[in-house]
Amino acid sequence: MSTRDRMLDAAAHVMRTKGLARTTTKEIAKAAGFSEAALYKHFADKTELFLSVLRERAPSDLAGLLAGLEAGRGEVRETLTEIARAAVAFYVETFPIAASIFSEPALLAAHREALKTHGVGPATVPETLARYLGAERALGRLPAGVDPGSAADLLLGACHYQAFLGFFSDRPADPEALVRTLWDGLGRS
Amino acid sequence: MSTRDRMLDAAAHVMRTKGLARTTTKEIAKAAGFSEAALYKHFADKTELFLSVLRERAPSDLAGLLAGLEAGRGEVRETLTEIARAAVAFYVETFPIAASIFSEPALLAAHREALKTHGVGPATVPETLARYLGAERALGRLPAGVDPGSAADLLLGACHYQAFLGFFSDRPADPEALVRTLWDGLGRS
DNA sequence: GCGTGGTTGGTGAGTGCTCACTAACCACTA
DNA sequence: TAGTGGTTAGTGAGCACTCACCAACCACGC
Repeated sequence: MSTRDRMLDAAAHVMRTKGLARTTTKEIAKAAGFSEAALYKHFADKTELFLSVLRERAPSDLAGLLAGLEAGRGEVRETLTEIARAAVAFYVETFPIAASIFSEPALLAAHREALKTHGVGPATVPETLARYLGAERALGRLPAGVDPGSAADLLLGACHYQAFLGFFSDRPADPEALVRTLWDGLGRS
Repeated sequence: MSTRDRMLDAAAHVMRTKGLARTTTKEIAKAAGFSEAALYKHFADKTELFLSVLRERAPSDLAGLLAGLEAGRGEVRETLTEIARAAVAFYVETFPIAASIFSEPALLAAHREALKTHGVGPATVPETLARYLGAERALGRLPAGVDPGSAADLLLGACHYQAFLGFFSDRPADPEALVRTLWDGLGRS
């Protein structure tokens, strides 16, 4: 593994375990097994290092799962349950880092800019799910009136929310119940 | 307004505009119109100041709106739309501060502890909504099979999610579509 | 085959700056 | 006159980042 890769891994590890505020160049260097000065042979400054971590060390399990969906295969409701389970796990894992970017508006702006030029970002996840739901609707396996975008946001948003709340309270996530409720709807009285 | 109040207002303002990482005692003091040392006449340390802001300056519009809900009044669906609109606005406003707490695990732990002893926290919001939905169900205005907890998480989670995504992309929130989709459900094909 | 000089990637020891926090002091009021 | 609430002018610690230096490798003329 290259020095650069070891530095990225170390930085990602420190960010996850110590929080962004405690992620100093000293800590990263120690975790990577190099001197602080060595960091600057591979990255212009700390911001470039952070942005590289965000770009190159983002877990892509959820995006991969969603990209592999194929309309018409299996039961839609089963698929949604599987997605919800994966989404909760994904958001629990990524939330601390994603959230802590908000403590540094300059970093947030730089990250937004970087995402825009690469054409990816957090919003691609619900878009991929919406595309799948649209395809299932076209096959007649979802009602014609359903809005795929809202449905994707409802499901992923609830998973995101339950992951978020899990950090403040001991409330357990319940992906199965979410899918059941979304499936049945509130308006059947 | 007391000095203490002015300090809390100033701290909340700096936190919102500059981000938690740039919220220094110097900035807060400047914004409040006092010397840095004056802060320490009213707060033991910076953490106590932050926790006081989180406790005493949390916008309570959403919690207030939810607490004022009365089952049986108006149309349930209309009420939910109103809630969704308020929730999006609320989360857009509060998300940056709530999120940036994750960059300081020590602060997060202290906040969790403080919330626990006061018996409130982010989780009380969906709980209040769930209680309202449960009451409507008891009145027969929602189907008997619906799970109020999941429904509350779906709606508020989607609002939270759309607010979150709004910080990364220019995707507009659409509370009305969320309520429509949640109301109709996905399983009516 | 072997000195020579350039490049790459590393080090330890700093630099100046900003941070949270404090000591000493002072004005006002009960 | 004692207490409250403010000030100025610091303090040591920790921060991102830089400096001078060095070891290993590599192409190349002789």
